[in-house]
Amino acid sequence: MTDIDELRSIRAAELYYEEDKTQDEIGTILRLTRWKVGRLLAQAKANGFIRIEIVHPRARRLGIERQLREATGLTDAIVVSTAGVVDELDLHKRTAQAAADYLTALRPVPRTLGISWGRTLYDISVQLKPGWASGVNVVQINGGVSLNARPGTAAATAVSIAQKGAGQFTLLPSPAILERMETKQAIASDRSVAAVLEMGSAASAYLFSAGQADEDSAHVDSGYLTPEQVAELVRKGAVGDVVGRFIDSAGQIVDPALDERTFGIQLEQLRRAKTAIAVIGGPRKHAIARSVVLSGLCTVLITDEDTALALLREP
Amino acid sequence: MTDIDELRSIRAAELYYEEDKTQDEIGTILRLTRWKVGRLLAQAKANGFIRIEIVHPRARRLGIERQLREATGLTDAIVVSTAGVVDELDLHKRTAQAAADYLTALRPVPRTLGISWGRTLYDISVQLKPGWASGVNVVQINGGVSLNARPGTAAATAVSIAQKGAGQFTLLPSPAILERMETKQAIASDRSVAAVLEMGSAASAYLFSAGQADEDSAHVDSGYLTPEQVAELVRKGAVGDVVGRFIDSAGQIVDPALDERTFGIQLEQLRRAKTAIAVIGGPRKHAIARSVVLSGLCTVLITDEDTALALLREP
DNA sequence: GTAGCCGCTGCTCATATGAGCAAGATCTGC
DNA sequence: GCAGATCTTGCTCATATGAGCAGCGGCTAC
Repeated sequence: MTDIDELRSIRAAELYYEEDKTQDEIGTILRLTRWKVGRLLAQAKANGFIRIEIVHPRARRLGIERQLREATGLTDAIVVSTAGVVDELDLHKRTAQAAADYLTALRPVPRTLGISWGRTLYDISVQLKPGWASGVNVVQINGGVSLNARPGTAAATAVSIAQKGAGQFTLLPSPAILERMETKQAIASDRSVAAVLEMGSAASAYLFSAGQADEDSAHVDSGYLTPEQVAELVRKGAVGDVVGRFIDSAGQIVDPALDERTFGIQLEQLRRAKTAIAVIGGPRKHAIARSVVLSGLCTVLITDEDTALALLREP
Repeated sequence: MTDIDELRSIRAAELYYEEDKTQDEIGTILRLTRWKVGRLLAQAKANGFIRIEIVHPRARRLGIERQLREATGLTDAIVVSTAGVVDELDLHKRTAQAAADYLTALRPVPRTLGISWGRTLYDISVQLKPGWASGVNVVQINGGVSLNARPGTAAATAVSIAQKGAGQFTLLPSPAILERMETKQAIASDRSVAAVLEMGSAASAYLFSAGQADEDSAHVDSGYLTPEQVAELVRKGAVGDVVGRFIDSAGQIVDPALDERTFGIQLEQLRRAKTAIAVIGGPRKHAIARSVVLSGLCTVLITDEDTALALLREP
């Protein structure tokens, strides 16, 4: 496009988008035919001079969603817009809202829903509307008896999701990580506990988040790991954890011994699942989000625009 | 609008603006009639959920220009968009470009153009294209023999504008501020100098900028005033200077004694002018821009979006 | 209960817009 | 300088969209 036409296309765009003039009127003003004006506007769009943003907490980025699906083979991708986000709390709320919306619209409605726990899952449970389902069995898929912070949020999350969905809940009565492998085996061999794990393994859908591997990890807050232990995991390549299990950028368990002491379903269960919804958002979770998606841990990713774009930058 | 319609309007907007679907197609997807979709889109617009920005260095904000004209009675207002501005240099370049464009398109073409000097005027002289006018007499309207920094830019500005406009230039051979009033009167009484001032007073159009009153003032850089003297002017109410003369927020001379020693045309000449184009942009110049506009020093203001909005906030 | 009112819906019709095409303008290589 | 190629222009025609209006449904005030 010539320089003069570029300038004209900007003048035309101003009149069209800002002043709500018709292309014909613009033609009169700029002394051009209305067809020329139409072409200038098309060029302005094609050159990316026209930026249209939907500014709303529930706005999504459908184009990025499509790109994500195509680049990764995900069944579905939900990408919430970051336009107008004020802080990270706002971003988390938007992502949780999107997850709640997705879950509500999910067909077929899952009979049994396996869930992890954490801030993200808790947020989702808050955003869900009563009546989002009619009779859904919610089952925890990883240990979640919190040691330090906010005792009971793991349980509260499951309870809330189940109650709002007019269904039952089944808790996994175990810590996330046991100190000794013998203890873990003892718990696992308990019939009632084994039954819960079995139910979790047979869930018709999974909803889980993931944590980044750093000193702010939920495992540190909950007292399962020390910051030093996390640092050691990072040294071994950990980018974050999924249902309590720390993985590297290829989705491999980084510390098999630790993993043996971690209580919950196996990652392979998620990889085999027909519906595994990962909700992972926020600037610190770009690496773990990539690992989860690329190693096939989820069939559906719900995330924010920035994380999605980071993922697309190198697929 | 109900909550459910608000959400629908966002979904519709995504499909319309991001996915380029027709309202009819969106109707099929969302199970609505195409008329309902049209109404939802109209509501999304009305609620301000749709933000359209023209991202281009030469983009203007016509809506703000109109508001400025209506609020202030200016003959003309040019407001450059700040969308996509990377730094203040970029902003200055955009403003200067807009001024050059305005000058080039100005009708009737001024026979004699009175100009001030400074970074802004220099930038404009650079942006002007050779042949912007055919035979324009450029005359300096305030003293500008720089003492310290970049000697000769004042002269270079006038020369460049005149040469690119295929015309003549007339310099005002005097410092901006004289140390003693006697010196000023002596210079003023010189026939050739008086002739220049007279030509300046009779110019058919004026193009000038304004400086903010702070330690970064061009008067400090040029060595005419010390930072302490400027601080004293600020204490007296100065918000900036126009053609070298410091004024308060009401457009009044703040220090008559200093003003007596300042060389150039009187502010009243600008206020009486039929075409007085002020080019004032940048975050530090909000106060002086307001004073210039409200005290009638210009008939045309060329500025940036942020400055214009600050001006509109309290008219 | 019901008459009157208000707002939403689905329509008709006029207008605005984009696709496609033929003719003219401009460029390129020899 | 000119033949062919390519790009641009102004058009026709099909489609998308917005304005305006009649009818329906739900709500309020007696």
